[in-house]
Amino acid sequence: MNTKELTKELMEKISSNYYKDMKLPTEDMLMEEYGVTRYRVRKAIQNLVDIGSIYLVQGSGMYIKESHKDSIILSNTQGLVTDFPERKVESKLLNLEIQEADNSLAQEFKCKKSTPIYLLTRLRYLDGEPFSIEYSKYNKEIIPYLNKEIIESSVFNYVREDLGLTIGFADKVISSNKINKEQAHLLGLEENDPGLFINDTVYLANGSIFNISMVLYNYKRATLFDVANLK
Amino acid sequence: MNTKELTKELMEKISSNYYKDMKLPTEDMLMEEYGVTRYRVRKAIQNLVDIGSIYLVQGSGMYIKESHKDSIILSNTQGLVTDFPERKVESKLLNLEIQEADNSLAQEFKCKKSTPIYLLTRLRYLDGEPFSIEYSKYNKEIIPYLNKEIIESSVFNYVREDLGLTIGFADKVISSNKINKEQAHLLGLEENDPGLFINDTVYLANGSIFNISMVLYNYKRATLFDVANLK
DNA sequence: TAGTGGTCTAGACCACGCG
DNA sequence: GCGTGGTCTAGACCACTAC
Repeated sequence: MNTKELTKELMEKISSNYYKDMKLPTEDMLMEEYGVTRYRVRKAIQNLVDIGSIYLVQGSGMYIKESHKDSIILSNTQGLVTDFPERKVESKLLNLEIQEADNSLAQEFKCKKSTPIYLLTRLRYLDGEPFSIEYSKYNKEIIPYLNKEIIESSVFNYVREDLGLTIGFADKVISSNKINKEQAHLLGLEENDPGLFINDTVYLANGSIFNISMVLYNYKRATLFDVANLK
Repeated sequence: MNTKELTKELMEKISSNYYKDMKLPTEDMLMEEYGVTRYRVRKAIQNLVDIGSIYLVQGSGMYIKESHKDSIILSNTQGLVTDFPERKVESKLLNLEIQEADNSLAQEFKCKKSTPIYLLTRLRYLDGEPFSIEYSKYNKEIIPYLNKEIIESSVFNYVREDLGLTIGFADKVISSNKINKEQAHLLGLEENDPGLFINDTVYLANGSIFNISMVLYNYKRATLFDVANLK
C-alpha cells in the first residue's frame, strides 16, 4: 500500500466515522496495521492535515476535526464535480469561442502571441440551484478540443482521464465585489448584491499554464475553507 | 543551519531578486552551498511552495513565481502586522468586555461553561485607510490579560513573545455578504456593499482553542491568496 | 542519456503532553 | 517517565524533462 492508497483508506475511515473517539491510532499502530514504514504513514497523515481533516498534537495524538464537506476546500479543490461527490452538479454552456492570444493573453498564459485560446462561460448548478458563473480560458495548444458535452460535465476530469495530462497546482486570488445585472439574473440575485470571486491560474505538473478562470460564486450558497499553518 | 533558518534565507534571497533567472539552484547545489542534507533542503523548499513563492517541476527545476505581497496569503497569515511588514498597520479598539461562556460559547471554544471570554472589536487600518473590522473572542484562561495597548498593536505577537505560547493552526471559513450601516460607516463604504468575511478558529500547538474571530475586510482593498495542490 | 525532482527505507534522537 | 509526534541522517531507486 503506497502513500496515495493509504491516504485514501484513512480518508474513507474518517468520513465513515470509523474512529469513534475522534482520534487516529498512533503512527506505530498505523505502521503495523498497514505494514508500511513511518515515512508513508507520515506522508498520508500530512495529506489529511492539509485538507483540514485532522490536526496533530506532539506528545498527544492525531485528532479528527469536524467535517467541512459543505465548503469548497481551497487547498485541493478539483472542480465542483469532484468537490461535491454526493451532490448533483450540472452545467449550462452560455458561450464558447476561440480567439488568438493578443499580447495581454499571451502574457497571462506565458504562451506565444496568436496561440489559439478557448473562451467559455458556464453557469453551474448545485442540487438544481444556480451556484456559480465561470468565465474560463483554455490554451488550445494544450487542450486541443472542447465541446458542449465535455464542458457541461467536467473539463478537469476530461483533461486528466481522456487527455492523460497531470494537473499540478492552481494559484487562487479571492475577492469580493458587486455583481452586475446579468450575473444577478443568472444566479437569482439582485444587481449590486455581493459576489464571491476566485481568479484561478491552473498549471500542469510540467509547469505550463493551461487554464485561467474567473469564478463568481453565489454569496448565499458558497463558502470556502482553508487551514493556515502558524507554527 | 536548520530547516527554519534555511527557509528564511531562501525567502530573503527570493524577495530580493537574488535569483535573476527566476530559477533556484538544484537540490544538490543547495545541499552543497549550505552544507545541509537533502532532507532539510526539501523541507525548506516545501515551505516556499506552501506559501506560493515557487513551484517545482520534476525533471526540470524549481521556479520562482510572481510575488503576491499585496494579498493576504491564507496558508500562513499571521495577522496584519506580520503579513504586511513594509506597510503601516494601525488598530483602534472599539469595544472590550469580558463575558462568561454560555453553552454556545463553551461549545465553540471546547471549554467549560462560565469560562471567562474576552470579547473585543477592532477597526484596523492599512497605510492609514480602514482595512478591516475584527470581532474577536479570546479564552481568558489561556490569554489571562489583554489591554488597549496590546490590542492596538498585535495580539498574536503578544501571545507568542510575551506569553511564550506556540500557535498551531487556524481553520478559516471564507464568505461574502452584505455589510450593515455601522460597518459601512467604519470602512468608508455604503450600506449593503459587499463584505469579504473570514471566520477563524485559532488553535495553540497543544490543540486548545484560544481565539475565535470574524473579520470583515473592505472589499475594495483586500484580496486573499492561496495555492491548491491538484496532484 | 544526463540531470532534475519524487518516493521510499531504516534507522537515530529530540520535544512535548500527560498521567 | 512513558508514549506521542517532530526533526534529521545517509543512503537507494524511480519518474520526468530537456537535450
